[in-house]
Amino acid sequence: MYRKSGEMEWGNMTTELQAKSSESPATLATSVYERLKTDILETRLEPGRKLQLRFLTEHYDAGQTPLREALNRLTTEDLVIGKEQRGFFVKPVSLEELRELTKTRRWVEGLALKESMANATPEWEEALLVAHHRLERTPRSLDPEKFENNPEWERLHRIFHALLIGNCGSRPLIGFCEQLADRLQRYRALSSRKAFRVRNVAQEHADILKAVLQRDVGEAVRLLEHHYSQTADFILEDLKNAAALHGKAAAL
Amino acid sequence: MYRKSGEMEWGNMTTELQAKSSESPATLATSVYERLKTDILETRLEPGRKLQLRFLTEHYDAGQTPLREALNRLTTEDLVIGKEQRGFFVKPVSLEELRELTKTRRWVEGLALKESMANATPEWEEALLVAHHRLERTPRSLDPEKFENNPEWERLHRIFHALLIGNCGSRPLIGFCEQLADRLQRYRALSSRKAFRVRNVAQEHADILKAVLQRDVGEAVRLLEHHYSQTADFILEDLKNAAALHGKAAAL
DNA sequence: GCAAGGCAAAATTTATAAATTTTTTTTGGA
DNA sequence: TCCAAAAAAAATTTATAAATTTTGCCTTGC
Repeated sequence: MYRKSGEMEWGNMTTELQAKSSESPATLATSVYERLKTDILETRLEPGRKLQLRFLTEHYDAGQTPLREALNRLTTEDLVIGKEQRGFFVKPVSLEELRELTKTRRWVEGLALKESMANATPEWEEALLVAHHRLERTPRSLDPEKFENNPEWERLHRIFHALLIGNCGSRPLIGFCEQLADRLQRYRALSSRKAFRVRNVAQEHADILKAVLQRDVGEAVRLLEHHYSQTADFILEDLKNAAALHGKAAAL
Repeated sequence: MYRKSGEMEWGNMTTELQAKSSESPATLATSVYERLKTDILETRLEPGRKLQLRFLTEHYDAGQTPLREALNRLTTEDLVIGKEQRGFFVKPVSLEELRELTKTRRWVEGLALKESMANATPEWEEALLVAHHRLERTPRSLDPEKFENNPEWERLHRIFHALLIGNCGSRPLIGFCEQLADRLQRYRALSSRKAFRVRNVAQEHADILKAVLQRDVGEAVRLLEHHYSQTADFILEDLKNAAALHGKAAAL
């Protein structure tokens, strides 16, 4: 992995994630990599779109070399598809991939949560409690009337989930879970019914926390897996509708 | 992921792996990537070594851009460490990482094997049988007297293990397992007692196959996990000895 | 006299610009 | 309408330039 100059060691999750966003990267390639990645994850660069260097150099204000490096990194993460001699494309989405990613996430995060709980320490449990508290008191939508995505909620949501599995004792596994989270984030962004109003996500989080603090491994894992299934089901429903409305059935 | 022009779809594993090696890649960057990767995995480029562009351009006969792209891909796979503004290094090894990778591989491949068996089909079981047969009749060492690594055995060994988990129905999970296998291969290459003469690896493979064909999930998973533990224990022992002999204790 | 700090030169990494190769599109003819 | 050749566009690679880090030497202070 790339290491920026002053990056800190494995420690306080909150601090680490906060630092990442504020810290200005040392090289253009890394800066472009991060901007490209968020643009892809938030589907400002829509799935399947061709990423022409000409367009990218203008839009990201960088030369070909740093862009090429960024694209090559994203290629290994399967967010960008590089076809030899014919350029780069944003990885297309598909119902099939959504199902596969969700299934995998359930398996792997279930495993990771089980191990996290096996290694439970007071510090970890307290960090989880705090993360949940912060998430709980942050509004899901910026506008109480109609849904408007709140980036702060998204950030805290991710931290909470990362913390759940972050005590499992395997950095490779944590990295894999992060990658799955990235790849799934695109589908959430795509879903128009982003608020999930009919569903009480907050309650699900609270239930998971409760089971973890009660050291009930079976229940915690069951709830977490159910949480991901629910999310995927709502998105699946949404995407199918969207596809039907816009006649994009073939694309999915 | 990168896709070469005529790459085939998910299908016959043996054919796929064979094709990969024979097919000439379309771009220099990909060619360099593959050569660099094997040189790192077989520790011809030793852990911790600085990868200077000057050296690399001469040794791999390519310009800076394709090399830089290759290094950036390897960086995402955690086989190369890129320090901003100060170059690239082969990822160092450590007993700690070996333990972490092994632990993770046991968890994840155990999971994947369970799912593979849940999806068992006659075709899959027959492919497994054939892969094991081929592995069994290939000598571990090219020289019957003293150990000399047989690349064909290595290839067939990898195919057998890949096939075990290859029916799990999750391409992301399979990819993650491949990455773990890559990162562990370096440790096996480093171990001087490569032959594992005191241990009957062939018998372990046969036992795993038997349990799989008998549809005994618990036993198969147990044997596979044990197999990886054994391997790691031998390598750990070896590396500790090597470290003690050469006074490299600090490096590990 | 020796160590610490700082300045300047050298080496190295990073980025831009230009050249080359490959693919795609267009055009003209059968 | 289909095929082939030429032109255009785009991707890949090399070459050149800029920025950063490292190294060595010199000065300064103890």
